[in-house]
Amino acid sequence: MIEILRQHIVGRLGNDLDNLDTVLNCFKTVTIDRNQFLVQEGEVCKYVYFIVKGCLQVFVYDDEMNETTRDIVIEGTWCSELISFGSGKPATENIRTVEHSELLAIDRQGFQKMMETVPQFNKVYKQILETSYANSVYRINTFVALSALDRIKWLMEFRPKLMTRVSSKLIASYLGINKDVFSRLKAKL
Amino acid sequence: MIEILRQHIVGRLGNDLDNLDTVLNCFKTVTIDRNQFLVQEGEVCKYVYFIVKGCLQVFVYDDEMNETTRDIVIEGTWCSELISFGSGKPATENIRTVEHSELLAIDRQGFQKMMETVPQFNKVYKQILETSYANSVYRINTFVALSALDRIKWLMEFRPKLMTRVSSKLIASYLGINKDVFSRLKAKL
DNA sequence: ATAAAACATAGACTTTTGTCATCATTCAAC
DNA sequence: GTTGAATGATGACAAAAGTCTATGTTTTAT
Repeated sequence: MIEILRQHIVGRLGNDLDNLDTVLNCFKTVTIDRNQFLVQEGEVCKYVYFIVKGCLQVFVYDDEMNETTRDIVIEGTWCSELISFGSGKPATENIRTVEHSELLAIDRQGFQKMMETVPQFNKVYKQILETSYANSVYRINTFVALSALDRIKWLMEFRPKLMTRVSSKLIASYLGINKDVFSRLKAKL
Repeated sequence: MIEILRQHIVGRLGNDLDNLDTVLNCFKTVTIDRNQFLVQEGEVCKYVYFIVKGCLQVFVYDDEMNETTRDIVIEGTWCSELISFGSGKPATENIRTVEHSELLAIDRQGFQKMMETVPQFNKVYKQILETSYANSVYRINTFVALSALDRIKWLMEFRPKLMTRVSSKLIASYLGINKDVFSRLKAKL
């Protein structure tokens, strides 16, 4: 399982990393069922997760307990409530498994150690943060002005796997449209 | 003008900063008319701006040249196309003055120097990035599921000054709703 | 294997949002 | 200050999105 992460890191930072194994030992394996919370609003997010296998939903509740999904994340990527993880303040979002998942988790202490051990890792937090920020900006700029139909077309173009992998309900909450509307419009494509 | 920035910095990083004046000298004063572009999509964003006075619009164009505004920023805050500034890659957003504005601009070189000169400034870029990210996350979570009316109520609660300060057209593009709809709904409140 | 729960689709209907045309008003450039 | 352009409000209508109900299907837990 750690091998997947090794490949991910080597693919990004190159093959000439000293102490990579030391770093990889900072991660602990998490095997977890579907529909389990990894982070809950109001609690501090203690880990950054690397998804080896599975799928996570990052979302908030509105006052009627409807879910709005900010992101759906699958294997091969990082996931965390970064602001909470970095600051130690309570999280403002929830993270839950959508499927049975296999994760690698690193806590703050391990993260620190990682940055001290492998110099190149100094940039990892910054990189994750920058990527997350860029994604958010993109999502705002893309979605705010799009119609429901165009949002669905966007999904099919840029995240086609999600269409078949996760429930319509989840996708609808990600796209910010009603699930019935999603079902109707999808049929017309 | 520099005094405003000095107060902003002292208010955040404390009063015991060595070499603060050296740092402040890295900024250059920019006085600029309304409707002038500071950053254009496709060009590299070379500066981070501190807004001493005035108002900036951060936005993108869709394929019909309609504007979608991601942020409206006023005096006392930082503004830049951070991803481009940090990476040197072309900007994906435009930044334009909404009013005649007075800005303090620092380029990458100055930014580097700033970080070397005043140790605490090492965290400034990270702080700006984290704040920007948090704002984006908040905006996604807040807006995606809100109706046009609720978006207007949100604006009146959290950014009331904008309502009287900038044009309805601009606000509507920020809220992601049609300007006529904005006008109608506003009248009903 | 089975029962219960969750999910997906569809139709009828309501509400919200968008579009367009018009007119009065405000604002900015000269 | 005057004038032309941009802005803002409003009514009539069209289109899009949301709600609710019903029904059949798929999943999940046991």
